[in-house]
Amino acid sequence: MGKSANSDIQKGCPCLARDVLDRIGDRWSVLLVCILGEHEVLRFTELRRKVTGISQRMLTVTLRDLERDGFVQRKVKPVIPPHVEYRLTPLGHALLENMRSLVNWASRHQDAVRRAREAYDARHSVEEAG
Amino acid sequence: MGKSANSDIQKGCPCLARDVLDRIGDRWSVLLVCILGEHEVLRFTELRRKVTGISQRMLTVTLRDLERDGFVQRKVKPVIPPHVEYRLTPLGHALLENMRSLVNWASRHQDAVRRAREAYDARHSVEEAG
DNA sequence: CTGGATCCCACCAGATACTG
DNA sequence: CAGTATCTGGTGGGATCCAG
Repeated sequence: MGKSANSDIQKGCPCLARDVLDRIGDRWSVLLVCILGEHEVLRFTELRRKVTGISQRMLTVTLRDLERDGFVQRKVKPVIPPHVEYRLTPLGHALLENMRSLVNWASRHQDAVRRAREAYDARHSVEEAG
Repeated sequence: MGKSANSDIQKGCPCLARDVLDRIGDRWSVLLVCILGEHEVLRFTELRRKVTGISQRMLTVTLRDLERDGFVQRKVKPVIPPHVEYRLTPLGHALLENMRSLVNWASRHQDAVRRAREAYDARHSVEEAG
């Protein structure tokens, strides 16, 4: 199941724990965890409305992945019409905390990155024109 | 240039700074930053040897992205044969520090994730068989 | 030695249609 | 309401060949 070719690649870092890092690199996972962190409990359609732009499929898939990894708890109430609740697990909250500090750091530095890019692009459009 | 549809998506988190998060989600970027963090300065072929499994193309591309974002400095010595040095910038070192703490956290919790997955898979192979 | 340029495939996100 | 099933276009990334 999946791509588990991470065992021999980690020569540089002690352990990369791709399982977890992939979630953090995934746009929808980050969004969902953030939003679930703000609301304690949400239903499928509520999530769909809050995460602007996500497709129904990606919501399902991402939610399932997060559940599988133990970050999100999915509770089904067997009624008609169906009623399903999603909330963060304790592990999910821990992830959120860590994500937050990272996201904060990232946004504090995104200006530097933006400037670096402009400089780079400028440099390279010069050599292109020259 | 590129995909900049991140402006309206950040309703949940104050700011997602995808520019930076994408690097952390990218396997090769993480590896390169880690390795460059250990060696101060490395040449193209040295990097290629150290990052087991990377293709020549991905090394070039990833290096270029890291340079463009201001995390890596590329210094060319105009000699024959070409001699190119790569090293982390101060911003790159900052990224490394932050990445490290995240990677450490991730690896401390990857067992929990692994167990969650096994539990999930067990649950779902049951319903499948039942 | 350090890449640039191409070809090409495998995989994934997005849209659509259908179901309990 | 909360999904599943299916099709498809775009793209990330490996392999390969070429060049300064």
